[in-house]
Amino acid sequence: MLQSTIESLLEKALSAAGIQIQLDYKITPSPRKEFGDFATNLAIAGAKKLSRNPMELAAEIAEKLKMGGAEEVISKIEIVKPGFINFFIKDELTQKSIPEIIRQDQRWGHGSSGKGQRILLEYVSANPTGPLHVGHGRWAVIGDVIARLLKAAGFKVETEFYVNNIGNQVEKLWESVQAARARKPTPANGYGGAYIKEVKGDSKEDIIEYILSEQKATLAKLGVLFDRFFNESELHAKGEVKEAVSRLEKNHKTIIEAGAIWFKSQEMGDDKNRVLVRADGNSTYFAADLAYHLDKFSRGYERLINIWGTDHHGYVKRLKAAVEAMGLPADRLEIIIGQLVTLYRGNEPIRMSKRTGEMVSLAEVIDEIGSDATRFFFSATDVNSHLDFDLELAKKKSMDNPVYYLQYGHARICSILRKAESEGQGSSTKGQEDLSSLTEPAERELMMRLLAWPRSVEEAAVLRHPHRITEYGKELAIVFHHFYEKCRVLGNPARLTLVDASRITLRNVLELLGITAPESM
RNA sequence: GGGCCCGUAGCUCAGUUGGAUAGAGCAACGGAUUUCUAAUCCGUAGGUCGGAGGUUCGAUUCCUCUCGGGCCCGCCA
Repeated sequence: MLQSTIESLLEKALSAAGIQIQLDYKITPSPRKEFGDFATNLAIAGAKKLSRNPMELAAEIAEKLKMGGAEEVISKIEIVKPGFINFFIKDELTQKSIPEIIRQDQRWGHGSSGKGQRILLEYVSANPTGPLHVGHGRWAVIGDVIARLLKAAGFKVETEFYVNNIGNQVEKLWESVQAARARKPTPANGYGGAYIKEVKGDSKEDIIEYILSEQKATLAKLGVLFDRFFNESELHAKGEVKEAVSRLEKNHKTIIEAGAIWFKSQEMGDDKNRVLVRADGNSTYFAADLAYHLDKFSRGYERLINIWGTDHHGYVKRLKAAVEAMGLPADRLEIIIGQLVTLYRGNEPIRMSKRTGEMVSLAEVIDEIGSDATRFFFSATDVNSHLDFDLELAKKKSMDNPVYYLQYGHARICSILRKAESEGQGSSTKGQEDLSSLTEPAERELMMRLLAWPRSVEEAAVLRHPHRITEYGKELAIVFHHFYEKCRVLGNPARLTLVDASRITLRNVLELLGITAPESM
């Protein structure tokens, strides 16, 4: 909002200076308040390209900015050392922007850069052979928040869960269930978890259905709902697996060896070729996955995003290679790799073994610490980093726990607004109020943070980084609590408007994270 | 042996795609409550950004090497 104002001023100044070349520069919030509100590296970035001295270029740009009327909204423009240009925003511009937050309300922070493009986001896609584990929980939350982010950025998003409802592991599962019912030992390579005894159903289809419904129930506890569950069997039924293989054959990307059909992935950078159709005539998981992506592409999405666990990272290269070999636009396929979660109880890691079936299930975690805390902690770190998740910390209803820090901020705001309402001051001025009295540092700081919200959403969406939103939320809560200490709100209409704008922003933060925004705590 | 990811304060993590004196929270220490929710706030202390080179005006960020940790390398899915 403020940045785009500066950007257009800069563009005007550039053309006034007769600079036609496209320069790659940035406008960023200043790292320290002595450097103003925003800074640009334009002169440094442009100096080399224009073979000019950066300081001189900065001086010229600053001059053109002033001539171009920048001083209506900028109180000071300053050039510093290597060639940074620092901007000090006039309070009036900031103050005028706040009522817009209240007008936009639910829409505040939402943008249109996605232009309605269709995206298919596939995530979780756990095998229907057992309960979801905490790793699935992490992908589920990350996926759900990314879907919300992309929608907020103006994309049309559909979410999908791929169900491997046929194949070897289904046979193993069925054998394991039958063995358990007959009180016989778990078959070799079977499933030995305690849950096997609980599985209901009298056919393969029934037990898959049962386990899937348990998985869905767990996801629902987290508030994660999918637009579609896509069964692998459908690909076979529709002949798409054959279709995928024959596409590769047609493009001369296969060889036959030892009775099997192989994808020549080696010539596309893979360490070895991969089997598509086994010697016994059955297709592999890989072939079905190709068919699945063929199907996705045929549905006309602009972009396909998959979230996979790190245990599948090795398949990225070969899937992309195969997609390309089928003649499909591999550059539209994006795969996010999520690292695993290690559970802790205090300082003690909780050991888990799939083999012995000693697992803490996702459902147990959610039951123990609640959906809000689970969602927050799974959203709060870069999915590309391993996550140490401390159940004791997540359970604490105290300041140690950032979830409550944000929620408390919201509740505190609501309490103020309730009080104002009951005292007849009105909880909101619907953006009509004159905010020129808001000039104190704590007020300025809060306003600046509020106005940074749309950009945070946009960046989080582009980067597919939900943790950007939790970071923003923590920062906003900090400046709000700071403001609260410094500034008495009741009896001050301008501050009431600011508080209402804070309420909307904080609520939208929590909404994007899928976390409840309590009105009292 | 090969591939991908991670390594930042005692702990858990950010770091705006290469910018200015590297930031939060917790833990530690010291303060604040007749005032709109103290689930809060203020202050102090805490760092060779795993290590070594390189690229350039400038590197936590990019490249090479190296050390440590995680995950993977099936005609399983």
